[in-house]
Amino acid sequence: MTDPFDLTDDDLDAAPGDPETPPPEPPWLAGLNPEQRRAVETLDGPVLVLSGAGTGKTRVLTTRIAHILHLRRAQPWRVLAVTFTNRAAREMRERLAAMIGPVAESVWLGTFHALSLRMLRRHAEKVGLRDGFSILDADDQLRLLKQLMVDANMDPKRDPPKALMGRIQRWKDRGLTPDRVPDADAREGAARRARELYTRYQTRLLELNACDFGDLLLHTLAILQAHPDIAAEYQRKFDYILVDEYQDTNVAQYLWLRLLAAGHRNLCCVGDDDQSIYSWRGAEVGNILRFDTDYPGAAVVRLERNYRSTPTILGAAAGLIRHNTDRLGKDLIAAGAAADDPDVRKVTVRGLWDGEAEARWVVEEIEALGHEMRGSGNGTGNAAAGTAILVRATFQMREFEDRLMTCGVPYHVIGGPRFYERLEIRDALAYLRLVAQPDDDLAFERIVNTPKRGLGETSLQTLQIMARAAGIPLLAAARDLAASDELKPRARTALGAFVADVDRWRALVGGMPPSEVCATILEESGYAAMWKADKSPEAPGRVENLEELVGAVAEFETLDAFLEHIALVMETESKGAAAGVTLMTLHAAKGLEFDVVFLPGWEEDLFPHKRALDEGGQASLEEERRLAYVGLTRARTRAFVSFAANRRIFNNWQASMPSRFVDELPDAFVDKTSDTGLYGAVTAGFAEEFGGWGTRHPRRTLAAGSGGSAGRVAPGTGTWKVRDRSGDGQGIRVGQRVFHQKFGYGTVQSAEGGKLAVNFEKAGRKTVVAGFVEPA
DNA sequence: ATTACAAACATTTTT
DNA sequence: TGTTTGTAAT
Repeated sequence: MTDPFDLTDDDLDAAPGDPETPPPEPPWLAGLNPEQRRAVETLDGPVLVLSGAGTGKTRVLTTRIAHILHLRRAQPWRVLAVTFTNRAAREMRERLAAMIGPVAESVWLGTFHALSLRMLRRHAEKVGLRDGFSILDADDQLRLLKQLMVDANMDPKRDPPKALMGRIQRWKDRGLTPDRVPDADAREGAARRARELYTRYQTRLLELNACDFGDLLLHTLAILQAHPDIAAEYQRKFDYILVDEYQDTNVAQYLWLRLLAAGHRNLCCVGDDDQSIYSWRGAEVGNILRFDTDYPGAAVVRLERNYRSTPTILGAAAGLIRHNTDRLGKDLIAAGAAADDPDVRKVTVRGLWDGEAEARWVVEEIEALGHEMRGSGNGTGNAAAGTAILVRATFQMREFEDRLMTCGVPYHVIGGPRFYERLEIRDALAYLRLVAQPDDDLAFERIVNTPKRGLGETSLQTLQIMARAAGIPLLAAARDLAASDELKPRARTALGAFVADVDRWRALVGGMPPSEVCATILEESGYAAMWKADKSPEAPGRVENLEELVGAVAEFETLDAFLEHIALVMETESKGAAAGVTLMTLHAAKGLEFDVVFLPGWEEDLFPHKRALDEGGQASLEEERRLAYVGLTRARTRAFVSFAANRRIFNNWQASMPSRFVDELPDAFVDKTSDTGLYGAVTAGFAEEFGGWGTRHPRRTLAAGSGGSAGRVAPGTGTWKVRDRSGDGQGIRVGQRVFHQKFGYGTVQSAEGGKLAVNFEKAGRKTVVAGFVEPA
């Protein structure tokens, strides 16, 4: 297979094809609506396509590329199309190939990271990396950082490595090398220490001839900035640049694009500010918000015709997202069913007693819909699945899994630990890496004593000191050490044998297919045997995974090719469509669509998540709201929102209030009182039995018009029935004995913001909403 | 060097 | 509640 990214044999300065005879209008333009057509046909200069959910974003991107090529405005290899995920890149390439055939292979199409890596491989020496540098994954990064912390005598209690790593990554997201981190960002103690550590970290990476994900962009950026000749070369190479999911770009990516587009400014960015949900990973919504300031004269195209969802779903979503202030402002128009279509159902909103009841209800609804549940992929990559349950946090998944399993409803979970992140796979990969790259110290450390070879702390310490003193890789040091008599005989023999093994395996590379090399290593190292002998319940699965790994290696010609691939693509290609209900986080659902979507857990403190609010305030609230918006707009025909009054989190019960987002859904599009009357009955039951929702969020007041008359269902408005407990459990004092329906009798320990901490006699200490208890 | 137990902690995670 | 992480004991 030819490498579509290989620059080396391209003619960087090839002239664009001559536009002699414009071919007849191709069929693909005909199917576009006027806005899409404008987005496709506005070829020159900067273009921003604001593409709302379900408005045909990918279609516009692929058609635009096809159009450019069709008009001979550029050769395929002079078009650069950037995505965030491998999935998006794959989908785009497939759809492009369907339009224009195999020539689609030549387009420079890939993720920011994959494309950066191609450039970086060519110019690695400019940033101090040598040929064949390796790419660390999250696990390696953290282990490296921890080592550096130990060296620097830092206390992991005071500075959690993960937090420090996070800071470093955020700096990298902003395109900041250690020397460029502003003092203002490193004033406070932890930040100052993080910056120092950042410097050491980068130094150590170069020593290891390695870089992390962030570096792929950062180094490339540094090269383009420091070497105008190289920058100019790429600026001339690409005639047209297209970017997907522009709202998710971070500063480094923004600068990367700006540099590459600096010449002709033929930059087309597609995105939706309302779907920006990754700011916590460094994404800057600001990039899309100020596109036309950055690129004066930019054409802005709004795609607002939604081909996915019903008018009610869109209406509900629009009502919600209207509460955000920092928006470019788009309104989705349903292109499908009319608003008065009797088949169009409102969004169902349902309150339930607890998480378990919620799960039960959701699965009942799924069964009642009797929906023909198809898998999550339909071949074209445009995911069209049956039903999905979208949760805010992964811990919510369990309850649904339990219930689905009990009811025998087929389901699958998306997300969770990925194949290449599993322990046994990472270990196996470390073997392969060490064989392919003798100076990969991190790989060496990982597996010297896995399986156990009797090489402990002390032996390895000796080895580390020796390697560092001599400035050589650990494997080389191990070879020397095994030949000396510094170690105890037992350790020396073990180390010698290990080095000999690695040498022997390396000799195999090239002589036999990489999958056989892999299998041999796993056998001879005793690693496979280690898991086969393991009696723990997960061991058989691990053995299977190892076999699967050997199968995955078989897809590649060389070991290096395989290792390079997995460094960038941390997932195995999904094999066929998984059946049944899809269970995943809201974040994972972006870009997908389903006939029916369930959105459970719409409760204050869970969604919007308390921690997000604590950390990021108003901006985070808006991001949470966008997440809710993304969730709703995944649905084609039906959406179900639910919340529970009580939720067990980490073994203790938390009383919870409906999310403010529930109130923000416009009544006109929402069924808070279902037509069977069930919903109303349950609410009434709640009110009756448990004192109603009692207190709303302390910082919120009831919807206008019902504030003074809580306790009454305003006719036709669907307002929640609320019983006024004369304000936030007034009259309940600390030390008072109270009664709670679920927990029984207890004593109030503290009261704050309408919530009480109560020490229950049977149930222990819980936090409950004041409205749920009564004086005993 | 390895095992065992307790203590801490638990949003989201495209590459 | 389940997992992961660190320490203590063998």
